[in-house]
Amino acid sequence: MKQHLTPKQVARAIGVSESSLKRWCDRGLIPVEKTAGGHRRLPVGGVLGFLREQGHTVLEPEVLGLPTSLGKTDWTIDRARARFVEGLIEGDEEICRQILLDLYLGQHDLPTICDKVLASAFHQIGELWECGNVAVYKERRACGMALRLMHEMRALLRQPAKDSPRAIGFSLSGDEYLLALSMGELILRDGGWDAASIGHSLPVGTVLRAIDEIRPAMVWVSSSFIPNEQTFIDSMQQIYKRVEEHQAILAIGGRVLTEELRKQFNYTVHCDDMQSFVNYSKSLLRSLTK
Amino acid sequence: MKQHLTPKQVARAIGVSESSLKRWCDRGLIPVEKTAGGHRRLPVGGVLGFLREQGHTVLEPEVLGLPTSLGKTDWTIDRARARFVEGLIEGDEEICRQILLDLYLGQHDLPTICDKVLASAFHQIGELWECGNVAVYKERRACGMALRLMHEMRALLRQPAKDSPRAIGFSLSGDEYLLALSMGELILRDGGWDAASIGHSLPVGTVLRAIDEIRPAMVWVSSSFIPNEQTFIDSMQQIYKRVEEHQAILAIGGRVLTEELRKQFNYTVHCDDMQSFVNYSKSLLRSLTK
DNA sequence: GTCCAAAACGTTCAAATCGTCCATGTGACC
DNA sequence: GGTCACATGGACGATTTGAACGTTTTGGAC
Repeated sequence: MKQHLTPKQVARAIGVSESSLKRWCDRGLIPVEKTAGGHRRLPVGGVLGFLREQGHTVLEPEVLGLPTSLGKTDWTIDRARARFVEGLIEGDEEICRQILLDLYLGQHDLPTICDKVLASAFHQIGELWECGNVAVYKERRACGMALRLMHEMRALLRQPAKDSPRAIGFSLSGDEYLLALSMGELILRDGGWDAASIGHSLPVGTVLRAIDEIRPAMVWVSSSFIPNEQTFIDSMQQIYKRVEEHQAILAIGGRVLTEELRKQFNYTVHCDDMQSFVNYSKSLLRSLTK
Repeated sequence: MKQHLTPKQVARAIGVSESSLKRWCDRGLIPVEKTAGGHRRLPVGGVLGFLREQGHTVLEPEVLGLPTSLGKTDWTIDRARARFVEGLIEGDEEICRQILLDLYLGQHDLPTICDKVLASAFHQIGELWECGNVAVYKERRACGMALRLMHEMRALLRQPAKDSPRAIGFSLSGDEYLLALSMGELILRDGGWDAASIGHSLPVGTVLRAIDEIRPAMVWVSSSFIPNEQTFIDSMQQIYKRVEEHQAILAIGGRVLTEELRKQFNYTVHCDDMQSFVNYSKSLLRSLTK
């Protein structure tokens, strides 16, 4: 995989002159690294970020190592979700990848994509599945595909800066749902955190140990399934205590966390969806870096 | 720490050509020592200093992705695995990615990498984990990292041709181990199959349905954990029957499939490791495309 | 010690990139 | 319409890069 691109490649890919591209680099619009000889080298993630911020269209995506039929379609969120659901059910990974990238490079930001497309799509598939309209294997295959796509997106994003505050995320024992966990990671990394998921279905003991050893500024818990409420509440109380000892933040999210349930343990903040999660984490990031 | 590196190692580690690196050495940007025969030897500290001056983000020697001892110019698989295990346990994704890429771009093929590095690494980590030498979260984090890396490698491979024979893979109910399943998929796709994992921990009913609907030329089953032997045997018999009806192939693999257990159900072929899996699948592919 | 393959040497060369300058195009304002 | 500010893209010579080549060194096997 090409980690760095030359100005010529990028210029050709987005259809502008090298001169303009160099100016943009020098003005700080695109992150650049320089060789010892003074040549510019552009990290892929930074270029994509620039394209997204500026709303630039990609003429030759293959130069950047992206699917060739990129940016040809102008998706609305609703149409994108509908097509995405189809693609997921039919196992058409290519179209799903293209939709996500198109949306990301278009005007839509990641939390919107996660909430309105990904999460919503799986909500829909879940309903179809319950009615027996979708085979189990299709639902599972869709989960696998989505996870792969999240990982690919993650690889495309900018690497977290060295001084980014750390965040760790996990789900507790019995909760095998990987997708929400991955989404949180993706969102946080996109928002400037050095975020890492440390695993799903973790026993509480090892979570406490991880907090001690990694010393994150934020701990996020993704909850999609709770096998035993009391055990869950006990675990969360232990985690909150440990998080507080380290003067960190405990963020929680997931559909199963009803208001009633949340009353029974402590936490710093609860987020209904990725949008509110990113809103909170951004404000936190600002106060941390001040 | 007084180790020396060769120009080739450093060039590959930081992603520049050997020519450029030599020029920089000769210009005094990187401190060099010379052997009696005139070959350059670069002290690690000097290289790190150079990188820091150049504004490279790397600060730790490990990021160089280099062997820790001078002598062997090529990585033996064993050394790579040892370094890979360290990286996995410490959560250093960058170095793990680099090791895999180096091996893949080098002379080693995918099955070897899967067997001798990935699988072996997790075997080793499993042992350390049982002895209590590795925290649970580190083991889980390693699994997550490895899965991401497999997905990234998968994205690097060329897409299967339109006329490639199809193969589907899965694990049966209760078997949550994703890594082996992903490895199989990667290997098959690399070998020219249109392979897709349809999910882990699948109930047998949906597997039968998938076989009917997708009509693959091969079905492979990855087994890492069997909650109930009799249920497993029954499921496999059903699957074999269905596979045979479609005149397809049933390949099975996984540590838990002892000879004794295998006697109790039918299958086309059993593979001990990825190497034998790819050997078989290649011969099958040849006979299919003839 | 002898042999050998892989790696490193030094050199050369085409292509890419650098920084800079300048002509052109565009929109805002008078 | 005229003018100004600004962005764009092309052109220039100087410099850097990466790949090629044949030769020499290295490290390990015999």
